[in-house]
Amino acid sequence: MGTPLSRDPIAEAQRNWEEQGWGDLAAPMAAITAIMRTQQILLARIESTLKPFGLTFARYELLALLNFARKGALPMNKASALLQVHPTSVTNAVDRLERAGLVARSPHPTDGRTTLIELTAKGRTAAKNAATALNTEVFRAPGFSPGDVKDLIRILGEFRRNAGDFEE
Amino acid sequence: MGTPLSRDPIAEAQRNWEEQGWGDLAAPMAAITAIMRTQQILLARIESTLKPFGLTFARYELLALLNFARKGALPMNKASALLQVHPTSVTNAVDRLERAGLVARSPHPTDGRTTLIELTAKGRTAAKNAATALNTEVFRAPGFSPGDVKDLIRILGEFRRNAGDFEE
DNA sequence: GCCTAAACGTTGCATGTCCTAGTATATTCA
DNA sequence: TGAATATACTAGGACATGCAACGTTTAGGC
Repeated sequence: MGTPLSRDPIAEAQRNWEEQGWGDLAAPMAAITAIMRTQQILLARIESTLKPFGLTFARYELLALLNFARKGALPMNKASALLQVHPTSVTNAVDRLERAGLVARSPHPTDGRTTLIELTAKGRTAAKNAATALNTEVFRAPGFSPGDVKDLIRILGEFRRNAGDFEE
Repeated sequence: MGTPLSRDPIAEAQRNWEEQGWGDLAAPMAAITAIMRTQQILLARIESTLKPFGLTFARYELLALLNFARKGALPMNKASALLQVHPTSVTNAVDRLERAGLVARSPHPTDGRTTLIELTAKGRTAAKNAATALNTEVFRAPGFSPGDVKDLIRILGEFRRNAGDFEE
């Protein structure tokens, strides 16, 4: 997206914020901005790894979720809850995965409102291959030291719990 | 988007990964997934704070950048580089901000290729008001302890530098 | 049993992001 | 000087996300 900047734009913004008189809020602002940017970088790496498989991150996440489900099938609303995305996003992903022959929709046996999503054989293979690619190309050299990984899991885990993602 | 889950879905995925035989990659996977989810939560908070101002995060970022620029004006490509987004994203944001009367395009005095984006008086007011709202509603209680904020800034700063965002 | 309220999935709309291609202008170099 | 190359911005398309509204189906209160 461009050549490296000579200085960290987020650190610069933090200094600006402090000069503006928002001293104690400059650090949280910088941390949050850094999270946004880091997500952007990681997403780009993931998408580029998945591209050869004809998958996007959203679709891969759904495949991976189904792959771990005991029966390889889940109701739409369950997938929405576990992936923490809007139901319309799941509808969108399932539409495309179904068109690619990786998942199939089927009616729920007892509840007429819900739709089950099921992995096809082709979908299961794609899920495994994509997972292997992500492991070797992204997670093996994540750009964080093992100690930092541990810190991130703790810090972000607490954040997500406080934000109401889960209880424990 | 739903009620809290009984268990942390990311911790669960990490356990699944370990059972699958990807032991040492499970932690980086969990950390990266947690960053994705944290970004999603923070973005939702920010968007909801900016909504009353008729702004999105992308447009706010551009306003804030212009507000800190010495002359309140920047070339498009400079904005693209500093915000680390694709040039077409800047075009999109400027289109909408211009329609709302918050910024104005003007030709570069010497280089006929480049377009300058300039903050209008209305735009400067909007930038200040939106910044105040973000400070009080998001950054004042970010959901991270001061110590964790410090760790995040360091960890993510190193990551971004290694990823080629900036040199130093 | 019936009728209202709630849940589920889908569609339409708005937004943002990136990619590819195209047009216009600058710069480089033979 | 003139052609080839590089740069800046824009147009159109693919994709993901969320909100609001809708039709269908189920559940609860009377």
